[in-house]
Amino acid sequence: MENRPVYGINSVDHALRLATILQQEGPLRVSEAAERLGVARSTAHRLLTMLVYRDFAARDAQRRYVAGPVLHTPAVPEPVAELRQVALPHLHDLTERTAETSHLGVLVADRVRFVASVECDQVLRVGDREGRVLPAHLASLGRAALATLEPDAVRARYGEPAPADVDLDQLLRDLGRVRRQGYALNQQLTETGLTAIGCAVDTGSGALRVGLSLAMPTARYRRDRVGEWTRSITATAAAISRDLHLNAGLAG
Amino acid sequence: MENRPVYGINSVDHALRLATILQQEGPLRVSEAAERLGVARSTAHRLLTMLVYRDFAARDAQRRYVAGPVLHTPAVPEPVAELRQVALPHLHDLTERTAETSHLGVLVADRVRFVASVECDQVLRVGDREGRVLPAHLASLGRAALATLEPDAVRARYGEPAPADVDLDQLLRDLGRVRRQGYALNQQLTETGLTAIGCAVDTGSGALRVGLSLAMPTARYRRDRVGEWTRSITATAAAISRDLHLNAGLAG
DNA sequence: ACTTGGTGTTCTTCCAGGAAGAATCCTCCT
DNA sequence: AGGAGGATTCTTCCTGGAAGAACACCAAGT
Repeated sequence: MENRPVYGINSVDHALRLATILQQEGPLRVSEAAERLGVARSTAHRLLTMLVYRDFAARDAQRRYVAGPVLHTPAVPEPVAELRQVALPHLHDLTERTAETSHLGVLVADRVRFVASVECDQVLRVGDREGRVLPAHLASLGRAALATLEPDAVRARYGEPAPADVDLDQLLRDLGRVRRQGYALNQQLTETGLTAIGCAVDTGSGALRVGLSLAMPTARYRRDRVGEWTRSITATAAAISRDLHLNAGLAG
Repeated sequence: MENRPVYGINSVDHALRLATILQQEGPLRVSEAAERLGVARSTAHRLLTMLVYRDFAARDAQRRYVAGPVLHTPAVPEPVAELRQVALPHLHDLTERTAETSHLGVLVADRVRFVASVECDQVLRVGDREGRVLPAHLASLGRAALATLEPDAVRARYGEPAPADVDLDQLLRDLGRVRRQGYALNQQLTETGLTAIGCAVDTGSGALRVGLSLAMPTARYRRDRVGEWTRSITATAAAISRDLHLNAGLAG
């Protein structure tokens, strides 16, 4: 292990050590954290609330502190700065044409991380989800990205046994349907009153599985508009894919 | 997202935001980090060196900062406090009987996290590795834990394409041999002059794949002692496994 | 119902540490 | 060799991080 930096920052050190203890050992109470770090209980409490605030910690059912979403989810498989840069203009166009919020997300293990969002202008709208991490099978763009994987790869991402709330056999059947119809639908799976329709984006990279979606209040969802929305999102996905390949060509 | 805590800690907030930017977006230079956070370059530099020190960041080949091991590796699948508590006395016994350092590790995706270590008393010895995270296929206890998985599960953990330094077909053949002979050997794969011999620990939990190992300077490795070491580590693994099941029985 | 002990949370105070800016060092390109 | 840009180190100052006190909450025991 490296030596401690000459101009180290104590408060940062406490926070990062605490985060690793949570990641490695599991639930911790405030007083235990204070003991482990050698700080006062009030200090430990402040550190823990900062970790919760920035998603490095969460509270379990017994209100103890556990590793949070940031520590549960590995980094994206490849840097997404270029993907964002290429995709954002297309998401702007998509949001303008459909008057609904659009999102882009990257599959990370069995979760999906939202890496770009464009909000629509309507007063009632789905907000920016950038930075959020959700179970992949619940989000439409997550389901769309999962559908690009072989069934065994999906099974392995969820592990064995899979989480209690996941029926893997049913999910795989659903993903088959997503592949056939070319889009995935999330009817209020992630949040009451929110509906999203998503499809996969071909990045040309086996490591980077990406989906995009239109999200809207369920009140604005119309069965007879699904065709139109599907055409819009798949055209956007194709445009992003084309520009990514163009960039790869120029860089190559 | 939650509101900022009333008694928030600014320096901690900067550090955690920086860590999430690295995890989400990829390589960043010091001056870019300063810009993103709205702090001076010297401040950004101090924050980044703290993140590197505690394994939340690393430097890439162009010396830019990227997400580090802590952010690449999800939390262990289950809290390991009990596993540690149960295992440590057995690791003490093993180290005493063999006069070599012993380790316990948990598989996390394609890596293995060292969660308990007992150092031997010899002047030349392998040090404590607790908290370290290594590619699973390089560590003997990682290979032993991988060998408890089905081949497709191994493939999926490494992803497609696998990292350039991993020959998955060869690794799967090696894991077959590990299963047959009951132990894995690491001949200086993780560090020059270090040899380790490991085996799996049956935790009774499909989610928690665990291995243990004896590690020694290569100078003390003896082919004719492998049988003795193998018996020692598998007896220790069986004892840990028995005590875990006993605890599960008492808790149930 | 009351008491006790332990833990979590909030608030205040003080001084040491975090932040910026300057200076220096390093690397890459011309 | 020189210049530009970025990284790193050092110093100074003032403000924010840390502790301690006080309070709140909860569970267990009587």
